[in-house]
Amino acid sequence: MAAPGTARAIARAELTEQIKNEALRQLGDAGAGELSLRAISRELGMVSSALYRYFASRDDLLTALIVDAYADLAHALESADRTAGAGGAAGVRADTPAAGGGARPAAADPARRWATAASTLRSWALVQPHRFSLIYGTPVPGYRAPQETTVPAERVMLAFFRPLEAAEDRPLEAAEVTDPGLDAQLRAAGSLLGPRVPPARLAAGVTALAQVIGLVTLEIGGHFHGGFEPADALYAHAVEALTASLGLTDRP
Amino acid sequence: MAAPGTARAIARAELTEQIKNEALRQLGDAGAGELSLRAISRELGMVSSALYRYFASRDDLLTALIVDAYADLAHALESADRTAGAGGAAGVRADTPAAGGGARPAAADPARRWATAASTLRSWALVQPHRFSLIYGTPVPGYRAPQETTVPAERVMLAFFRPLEAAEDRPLEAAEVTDPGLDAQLRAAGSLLGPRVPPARLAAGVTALAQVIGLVTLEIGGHFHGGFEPADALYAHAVEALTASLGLTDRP
DNA sequence: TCTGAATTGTGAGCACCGCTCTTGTCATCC
DNA sequence: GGATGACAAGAGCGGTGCTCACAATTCAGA
Repeated sequence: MAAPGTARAIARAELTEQIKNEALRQLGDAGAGELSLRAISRELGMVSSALYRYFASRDDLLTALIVDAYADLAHALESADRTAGAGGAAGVRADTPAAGGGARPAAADPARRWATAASTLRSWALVQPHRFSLIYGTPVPGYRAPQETTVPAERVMLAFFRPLEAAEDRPLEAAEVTDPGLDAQLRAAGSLLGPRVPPARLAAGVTALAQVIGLVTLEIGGHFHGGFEPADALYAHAVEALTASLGLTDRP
Repeated sequence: MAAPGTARAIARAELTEQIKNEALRQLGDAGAGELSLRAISRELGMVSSALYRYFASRDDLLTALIVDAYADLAHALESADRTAGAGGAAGVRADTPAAGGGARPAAADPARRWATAASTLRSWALVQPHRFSLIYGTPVPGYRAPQETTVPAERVMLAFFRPLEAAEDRPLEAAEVTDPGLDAQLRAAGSLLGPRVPPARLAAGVTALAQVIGLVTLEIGGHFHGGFEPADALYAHAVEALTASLGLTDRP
């Protein structure tokens, strides 16, 4: 790798981006199974073997697209949360997402923040379903997600758990966690997702996120076809129920 | 097509089944993208072109596998429900799933039936994740599910909504459906899924099913890796919460 | 500034893929 | 017992991912 700034490095970064863009374009047309390196190179006016200077294999390219998709989704969720936070209850700006303690009543409504995350996820997925499928779709049997994907994947998770931290004091009607194994798993996961969130709310957060992903999966997969299409109302109804079950709403 | 019963027809049915079995085997090894007609024919000791006498194309074979997967899952759910129904509260047999009216207190516990469906779905999916992915995984962009798939798909849905019918009289704490559009969608869907189930419980049923599918999707996709694996306890916790939110438990 | 090394592009080639078409063989039905 | 249709076989087309030897280019250190 040449030092960044040289003409060669710039050209490399540029071409790498072009390759990924063209790959993304083809992915939207035909699905991950049809992604063709030869077609990409053809479109970019280069010989197919040259592409291997940038990505060692087709799987490598796909992995890069997965990492990008995670990062892009995480970015969308984070910036949406920042906007929702700014428009919150008392108009307090929340430019630093990981702000320190206190000032609870001044922070944006946690229910609103969570609902924003949920609707941002759906919007993002509906605009580019192939990228959503890349992340949450059919896994390749032998495929183990490389380390590079876990970090942006956590960013996505966090966007749904940060609002839970802001609701410490609200009562939660969710069932207590009785299974000691699950309790241990939740406490371990909680150290990453939200140390101050009790296990019961953490569990509710995981299942709520699963429901959101399930709904989007079903919608994108066409399983609502002829029944709940468009699914806007169903989704809104579900999100409302979820924020309530998470104990984020102000209603007691 | 020869008349059924002739040696030729029998041989044809036999070979068709062998092809699908071998395809399923390869699918488990490598994923839908790697399914190779040539490899199947090679394994079956025939020339590749001969395979086209049985399936017009690769997509045709995949569609057949999807239909089979739906049917198999539906069958698993239905027979599990029959077993759960037999072992229910008062030991009343429920050989005819679509039994007529009354005898409500004698029927099996609706919560138990729904939980059975949920755990059957997960077990089925974990044993053969490639078939689950075939149904609920990444959709092919241009692909429109053919008519043949809709009927078995409905059977799967029904397995999760029949228990709701058995809970008519139980109170439901789920939020009322306020959106008129959603209400219309629910009433239309209800004519198929359960005419006597009120819209609010129907909506809860759809989102509950989405959560179950989302959880299994995440588990199969390895998204719980390092956090909630094994996910048995998390799943059990979620199912318990869902049966409660569906108003199926006896507790008020 | 010049030169050796690293990087990138080229084109041929291998093994595989889905799918089509022609040819010859066989079971089935009138 | 033929005519007919289903069937297997094989060659072949255009496509794929990927490798390799080679030429061109760019960079970095003496």
